[in-house]
Amino acid sequence: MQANLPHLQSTFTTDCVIFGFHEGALKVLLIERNEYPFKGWWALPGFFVDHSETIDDAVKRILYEHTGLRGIFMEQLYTFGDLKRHPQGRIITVAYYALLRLDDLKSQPEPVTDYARQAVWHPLDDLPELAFDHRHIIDKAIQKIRRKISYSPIAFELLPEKFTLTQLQQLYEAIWGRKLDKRNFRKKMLNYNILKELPEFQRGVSYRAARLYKLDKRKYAKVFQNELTFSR
Amino acid sequence: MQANLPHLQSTFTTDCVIFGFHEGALKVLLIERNEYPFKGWWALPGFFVDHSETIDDAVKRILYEHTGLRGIFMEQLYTFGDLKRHPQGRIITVAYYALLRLDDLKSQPEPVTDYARQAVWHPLDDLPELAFDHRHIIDKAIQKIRRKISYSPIAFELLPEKFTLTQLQQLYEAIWGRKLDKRNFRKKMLNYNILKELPEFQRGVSYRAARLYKLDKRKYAKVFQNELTFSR
DNA sequence: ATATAGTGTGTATTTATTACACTATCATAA
DNA sequence: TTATGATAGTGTAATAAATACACACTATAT
Repeated sequence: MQANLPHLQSTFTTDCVIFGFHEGALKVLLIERNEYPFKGWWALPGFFVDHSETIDDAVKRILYEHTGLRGIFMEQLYTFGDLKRHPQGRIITVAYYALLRLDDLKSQPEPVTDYARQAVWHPLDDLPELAFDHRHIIDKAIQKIRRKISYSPIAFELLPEKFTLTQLQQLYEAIWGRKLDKRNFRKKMLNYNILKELPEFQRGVSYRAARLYKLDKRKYAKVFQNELTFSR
Repeated sequence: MQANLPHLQSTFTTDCVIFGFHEGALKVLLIERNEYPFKGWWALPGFFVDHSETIDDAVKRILYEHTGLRGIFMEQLYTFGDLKRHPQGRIITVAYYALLRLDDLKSQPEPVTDYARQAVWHPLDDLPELAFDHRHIIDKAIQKIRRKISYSPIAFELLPEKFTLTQLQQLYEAIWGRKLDKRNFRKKMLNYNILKELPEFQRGVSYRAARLYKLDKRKYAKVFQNELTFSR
């Protein structure tokens, strides 16, 4: 059975849920598979893990192949091992998620690997049908970041280096799927004292210029112990 | 290389950190290995996962072999895949943790498998040197339950069905490694309204009888959304 | 009878969360 | 030039939660 597997280097794979945030919406990078099984289906980028590399390295490789970027924030999510998740037998997958600054990507081309016909950003609330159990994996990834943004500063991984408080709030709103109160959000965020006010402003299309902030990395770590919560 | 592996059914293993709570101390169940590699060393119970079983099933099997119990609370922890974690090559392990009511075990014998010479409860603050990266796995498991007891009622999995508030508090203190204020602890715990006061009391060795409580399972689920925190 | 070990209880203070509405600025269209 | 619309930015009062803190009671053992 294993002899049928393409690129047989291992009996397990890794898949990565790559999140991006653009224009107020959370998005996931999906590939159109160019190999069996599920040829032509949309799927998470992922592949068999080589015997000579760690799982982390395999994920970094996948991220680089699909974004041309290195040093992206990523974290292990869960290992899925259902008997029927893969048509070729019980092949487990170690799933990761990654958070990407979409603006970093603008100038970059989107490299395509030999096993993917194309890679496309899909808004989270409008996903196509997916190969394997990948829909399930994405759901688990969302649950994870929903919790995690309340006790660690991972949200900033999705924003450009300089961002407005409105952008930050929209990101929290997108991930939690509910509106927050602007004044309470700002009060709390600024109270954490991890943001540095910049002397710069950002102007939108037809509205007032907005103050830019950036994360103060010296104070970054402290937040890891706090829980951020917002009721509205 | 694979031909050297005992019980070759797969190229990955699962290991389980089994926690118990007894006499105010957190304990972990360790086995003394009776097979190479690390023969004679202390290690987490774990084994190769069969091609025909899910990872969850493999862990349940391990739990049953070592405790004689079924239906134990368990959850996946993390998948470890360092290149050097296993002397026989890059063999990944999907680690789980389980929470056990030690009093359930009293009448039960402790079954011993063919690959373990003995299984012994070790207090967490006094562990022997361990095989593979098992010390690292245990550390990660502790971090996990430290966080998790503050937003989900998993702590009750470590207590007998009927318990006193003092026992509950001692458990939180053992997991967090710090003392809590008795009055504040009780106030908060009872406010969550998930405990049912029983008409029974428990008497200790030389002290006043203490009120027994049990978890009210109807209200159990609500707590999953709350965060429990205690400063002292 | 006395010492010991553990149970159970209340209040005041501080801090965090929540609810809520208007003005200023800029860009655009009339 | 003026009006309109979209967005930025700001404060306070009410409520809820977290915190700090000490003593009296009971059962048992000596």
